[in-house]
Order: sequence, then structure tokens, then C-alpha cells
Amino acid sequence: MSARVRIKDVATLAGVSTATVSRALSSPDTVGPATRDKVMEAVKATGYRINAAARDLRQRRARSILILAPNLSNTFFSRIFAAIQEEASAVGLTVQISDSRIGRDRLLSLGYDGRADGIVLLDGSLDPELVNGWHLPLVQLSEWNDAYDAPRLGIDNRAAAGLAVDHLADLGHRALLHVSGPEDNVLALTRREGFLDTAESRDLARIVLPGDFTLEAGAEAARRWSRLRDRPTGVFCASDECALGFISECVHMGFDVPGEVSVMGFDDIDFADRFLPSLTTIHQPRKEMGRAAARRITQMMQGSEGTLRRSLPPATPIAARLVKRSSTAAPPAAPSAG
Amino acid sequence: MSARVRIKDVATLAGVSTATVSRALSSPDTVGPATRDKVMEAVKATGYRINAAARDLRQRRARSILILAPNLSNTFFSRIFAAIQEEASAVGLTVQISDSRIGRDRLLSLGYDGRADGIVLLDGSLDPELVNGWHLPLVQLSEWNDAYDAPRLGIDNRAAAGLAVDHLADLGHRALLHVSGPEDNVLALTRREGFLDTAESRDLARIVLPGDFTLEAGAEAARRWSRLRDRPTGVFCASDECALGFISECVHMGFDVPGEVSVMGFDDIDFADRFLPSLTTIHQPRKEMGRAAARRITQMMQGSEGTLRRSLPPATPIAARLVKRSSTAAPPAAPSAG
DNA sequence: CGGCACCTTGAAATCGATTACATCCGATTC
DNA sequence: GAATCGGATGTAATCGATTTCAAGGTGCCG
Repeated sequence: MSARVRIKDVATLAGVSTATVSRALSSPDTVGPATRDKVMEAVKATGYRINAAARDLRQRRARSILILAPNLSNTFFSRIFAAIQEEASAVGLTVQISDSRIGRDRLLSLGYDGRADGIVLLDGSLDPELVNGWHLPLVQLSEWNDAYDAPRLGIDNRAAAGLAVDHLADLGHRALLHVSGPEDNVLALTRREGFLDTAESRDLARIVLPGDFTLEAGAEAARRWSRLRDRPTGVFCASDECALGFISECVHMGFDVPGEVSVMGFDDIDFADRFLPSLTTIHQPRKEMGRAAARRITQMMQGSEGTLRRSLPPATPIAARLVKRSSTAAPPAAPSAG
Repeated sequence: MSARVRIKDVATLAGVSTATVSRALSSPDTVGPATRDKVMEAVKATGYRINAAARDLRQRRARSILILAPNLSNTFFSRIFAAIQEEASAVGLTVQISDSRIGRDRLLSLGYDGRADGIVLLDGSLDPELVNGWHLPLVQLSEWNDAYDAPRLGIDNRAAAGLAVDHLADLGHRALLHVSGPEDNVLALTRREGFLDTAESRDLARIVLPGDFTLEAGAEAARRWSRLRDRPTGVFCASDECALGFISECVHMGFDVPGEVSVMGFDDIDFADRFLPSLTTIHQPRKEMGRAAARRITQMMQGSEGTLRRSLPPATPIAARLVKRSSTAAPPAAPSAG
């Protein structure tokens, strides 16, 4: 009862060999019906559960995928985790999650120790040598790094930033501010590029302030914005959290949003539509992203050793879309406003 | 290079036995210095990484803890996950995370398959028979269930709800509304009890509306509140999300918060202090909770087989505290207001 | 009736580490 | 100088499953 039951115990009780028990459990149609029933009965009677470590060792696979993210407490990830887990669980895989900033050596081990047989990487700023050194199927999700030898999944951040700029321009804003993300973050850089390019092509004045995706960075940017001589009337923040911080600080300082300044975010986190004012933003389909990553990594895990990385066809792109809410409006003195 | 390196390869290269390699790596002071150096060199040269499955099998432990939570996409958990991971990683443990609603059989396996040697359970509504059937060290965190034979960590929800009621009463509110959580949730029930008991002891009128912790439930409760004949002026929601939904909907309907109604939440999620108005709430120290759980489970894992569950001393309680912000104020026509 | 194919089953090798036990050797003790 | 001790190392068993290979049995065909 309380002692661990091994396959041998089941075999003894059922009066067969361990090989037969193993077969009865993993490929039931290869054993005779009578034997199968005996085995199943013995399994039930003993409460036998397979020892995964033994199976993993023998089969050289772990039926597990590893998710690496730069900051587990970032709420942006949680829905992605849930989606990956859901998809993985459906095909019998377990999920491990680790912070990707746990130190080089520990990280290296994770990809090598045989406990995971696929990796979903949400961090584009790890050492490429480290990442490429893992001989496991790997997909990049959301963030990416061109030096990683692995397929990339996620939205087109440059184009998505363009959507934001277009929206503000269409409302009549002629001068825009972008609050960017961390300098070393590929998402931040790409969104900024998209912002600058599109703003230029639409002939808009444009400023960029530094930030780091956080509420506090948004608030700080708002303070700096308030001190500008000619305050841009349209603000595009590189993340929703940042936008919420920006709006929040604006209101504290006595500005009306969107009356005096329109503010947009990026991501469409859960609170975006509940904040006051509700937040106009770019929706990232996180659930879909998670699912896609899980499916992709599963495919790769089934592929032969040789075709692990680049060789699969590119995934279908995941589309971001503009969600118009009430944090944006026509500028106060817009030339084209009625 | 590309083929997996085994301990045997290292042994051959170093000119020693596998036993010596194993010892050199796991208890370096039991081998001679010269041998140790030779081994370390061979390890470096080959890029050897231990195969965790083999080690786990032989040692009958996995150096891994499993976190089970009812809904991975709930942002309340993410900081807890991060804290557990941080603490676990520091002592060389990996972390697995799974949804606790993945189905009985799959769940049963997780606790039995030898891949985890400790469980942090954030779900109080699993079948106790299932939970108690696992022969692994286990701690309950945040949510709990008296039928689980395992230590419980978290704040005192009843007392914390009392803090909320006291705060509203101290401001002068004489009639309170509580928006509760799911009927089958122990946190919801305990907070409701704390609300009712304290409200009674302070002689306040009290109403409870159903809810389920979500933004939408808060919004729905706000609509119902608005239709009440005598609207309570103080509202205590069982979660921050719910409170934000409540406030948001109130504002949409044209009510002033906190001018016409004071609203409190519970948890102190990240947005609480950035929402407009910023949210008065009960702070749950999630990081501390995660750390405490990780430390406790680590202790239990080191204990002998027999002392797995109840026998350890109770953990030091984790204190919740009131955080006063701007979503609460004196009631509009409070008898004691100036 | 002999031969062949196929299905079911068991014995034993295997996955890659750890570790109990034995051995060897030099140093210490009497 | 013999006995003893202890440290370093190797041999082989072990963890608990899967899987190869061989064997036994059954049925079909010529």
C-alpha cells in the first residue's frame, strides 16, 4: 500500500512477466485480451503508477517541455503559460517553467539534463552560443534573436506599431510620443522602429522617451512629457502597463485623457478594457501564441533528429490587431477636428 | 560533440572508472586531488552534462518541486510562482508547474511518477482522497482544505476581511456590501465570514452579493448594487480584480468613487496602486508566501519518510495588512462626517 | 502431415547514473 | 617487521522501466 509499487509487483500479481505488463499498458493491442484484463486488474489492485524517471531513462525522452521566460512574475506571460500547458497536457506532456535569468550554468544544465525534450523560449537576450548549444527542439516565442538557430513565433511587432501610429494619425494627431522599452529588448527596438518609420511616412513630429515596460516607467515618462515645451498630443507606449502608468500619472497631474492627450498601449492585457479610461491598444493573441508554440514544439519533437531546427516550414504568422477603446480621441486643437 | 556524452566517456578520457567520475563530481573531497583535476579536465573537454533521468532513478528523487494551481493565467499567482522558483533554484531544485484542473488521472500521476519530490498546492478544492493519496511532502499555500493532511501556509483571511470592515466602519460607513467569490472556494467563504462577523460586531448593515473574483463579476455586482433601494456606501470585494470591475462599472454608470461609494479590494495586485482611483485593499505578501512555501517544502523533503506531513511545527503565520489608498473615503452623508 | 507465418509471451539486455563492497597501498602503531 | 588502519579507487549491483530477441503455440496452406 504505502510502499511504492513497481512494475514487477504488478507482474507477479497478474502472473505474467514485466515485459507483458509494460506492453499491456503502453500498447494494449499487442497482448491477448485475457492477459490484458489480468494486468489491468492487477494495476488497479496495486494502485500502480509508472515511474517516469525509469521510463525517461530507457526511452531517452522526458515527455516534458520547458518554458523559459525572463521574468515569471510578468503578467503578460501567464496566459501564454496557461495556453502552452493546456495544449501540452492534451498530448500527455508535462510542463516545466523556469526563469531564464537563473545563471548560465544552471541554464545550460536545463537544456542538457534530459528532463525536457523541447524548449519554448520567451527570452531574446540569452547568449546565442548557449542557446544554440542545446541539442533540443526549440522555438522562440514573442521575443526573438536572429542569432538563435530556431524558428520564431509571434506577431510582427514592427507592423503592429505601425497600426498604432496609423490610428493616432487618423484621429488627427500631428505630433507623437513613443515611450519605449528597455534598450536591449528586441521587442522594444522593433516597436520603436515601427513607430519611427510609420510616423515618418505619415509626416508626423515624433519623440521617443526611454522606458522599461513598467507602470513606473510610464509614470516617469508622463512627468517628462508634462515638462515638454510642445507636448505631443498622441502617445504610444510600448506596453500596456507603461500606458496605464502614463495615464495614471497624467490624471494625477490634472490632465484629461483622452481630452488633452491620447494614450495607447501594446499587448491588451486583461485590465486594458477595465481601466478608466479603457485603453486603446494593440491586441496580442497570447492564448493563440501559446498554443501555436506548443503545437510547433510538439511537431519538432516528433521529427527526426536531423530536422530539429530550421528545417520545418515557417509557422503561420500570428496577427496582432488594433483595439479601439476610450483612451484615444481627436487632439484638442486638431486642424482637422470638427 | 553532437552525440550525447555519458559518464563513461568522461571516465575513459580521464583514465578512471565511472565511479570515480561520479564521486569527483558529487563529493569532490573523497577523491585524490590529482584524480579530481584529471576528471574535471575531461568533463570540460567533453562538455559532459549529467543525465538527470538516470540520477533521479538511482537516487529515487528528482530534485524538483511541483506547483499546482487552479488557473495558471490568474495573475495573482505569477508572483508566487516567481518567488518559489527563485527560492527553489537557489537550492538546486527545478520547478514544474501544472494546472490543477487537468483531470483526475493525469493529476494522480503527477504526484506519483517520481518526477517531483514535493508539491506546493494552491488549490483547496481537489478531492482530499486524491491529495492525501500522494506520498509526497506537500504544503497548501493560500487556499486550503481541512481534509488535506498537509501543513497550511498563507494569511488569515478571516482576520484580513475584518481589517477591511474595520477600515470602512472607521471611515463612518454604516451599511456595507460584500461581493463574494465562488461558493465553493474556501478563501471566498472565509472572507465572507470575516466580513459578516466583523460587520455584526460593529453593528453595521450588511449585504452579500455573489461573484467569482473576476472583473466581470465586479461589474455585474455594481449593476445590482445600483438598483438597490438603500445602496450601501461601503463595498468590500473579495478580490482586487472584482473591485476594479466594480469601480469601473460604477464610473460608467455615473457614480463617483469614493465620493458616493467607497470600494475596497483584496490581494493588492500590481495595478491596485495605479488604477484610478488607486485601490484601497488588503495586501497579501505574495513573494513572501512563495518563499515560505518553498522553504517549507524543502525542509519537508529533507525530513525522514515518516515525518512527511503533519509532524513539523506550524509555519510562522504570514501577515496581511491594510493598504489605504484613494478608493475609500467617508460616506457622502456620514453621521460622523464633518 | 509437414512447413510456414503469425501472434503472444518471457528472459535478458539496456538506458546512465550512484553506491555497496572489495581491493590495493602507504602510513602508523606496537 | 608484522599488524592495523584508512584513504583512494575499481567492480559490479542497482534503480524501474522498455525493448530486443528467441521461443512456444496456433492456425492455415499445400
